[in-house]
Amino acid sequence: MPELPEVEVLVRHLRPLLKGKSIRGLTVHREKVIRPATKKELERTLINARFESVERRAKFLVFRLTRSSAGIKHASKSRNAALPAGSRQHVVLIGHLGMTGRMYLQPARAPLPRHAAVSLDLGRTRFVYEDTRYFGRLTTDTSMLDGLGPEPWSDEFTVDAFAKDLKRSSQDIKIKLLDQSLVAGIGNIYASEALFRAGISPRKAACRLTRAQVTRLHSSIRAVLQEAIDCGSTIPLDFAGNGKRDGLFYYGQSGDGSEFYEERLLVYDRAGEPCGRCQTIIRRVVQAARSTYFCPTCQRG
DNA sequence: CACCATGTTCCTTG
DNA sequence: CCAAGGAACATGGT
Repeated sequence: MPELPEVEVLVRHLRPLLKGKSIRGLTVHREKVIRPATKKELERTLINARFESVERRAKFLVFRLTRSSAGIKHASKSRNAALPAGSRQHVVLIGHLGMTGRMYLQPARAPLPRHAAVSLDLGRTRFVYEDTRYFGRLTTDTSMLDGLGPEPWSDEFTVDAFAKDLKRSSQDIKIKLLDQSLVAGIGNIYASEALFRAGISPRKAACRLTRAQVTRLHSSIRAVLQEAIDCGSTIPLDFAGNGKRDGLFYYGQSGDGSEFYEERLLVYDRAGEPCGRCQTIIRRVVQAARSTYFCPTCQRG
């Protein structure tokens, strides 16, 4: 379940569950998801580390942990009292869900999912990162955060900066929205949704948007992402189960998400259906090898 | 069998 | 050095 809103909702879900818990052991079921780190490295830095916070950066999950920096001197039974207060070293763990990743807690003795990639032993519970396609990551390497553009709501994401970046590219605007160095967090679903909301054709060259269009797009991005977060915060979600999904959120079996599906995404995956605003049939086109959905009437220019 | 899928990175080519 | 296009990654659903 990727894209910024899903990650944000997941982070809010995991935060209270993980805070204060310590990692007793870990199993790497798929080495590729921890690269360029190694098993040994993860074991060395994560075992006995305790979760302090869980944050989001773009589509990444940022787990901050600390571990007692017990020196060689405090060998055996020396408890915390023997260590200088606050002498804990900080550890950062970065997660990314790729296309099909999920993260959740399950009872320690429950069976692992078929595509478990990494699991952390937290004592009574187990933290599981599973990923059918293994495109995601869970590693101590933080280099993936390099080069990310501003968060959509940060002060650095201004209409001016955005307009300036768009001016430098002749690529279609839809494609530029997926460029994480312009503004971080938009994915294929919300790129279409934001453009529909702004009334801009996904095939318009980025450098040819008018100032008014850039302004509208700027606020549409924020609105679309915020509404998705709000929606995910409202619906009862099924992080670990096999509920229905609407392209990102998993609905529980009993909890009916069907009604949300009706309203949630206005154009994405709706080719052939009438536009909710003008009844024109929604179209699907391919850009940079990815599907784009839009209303040819509501989105011109 | 064919095509599609929420993402990122790497490798060309200009 | 940069922009842009395309393949690659890996598995499953329809």
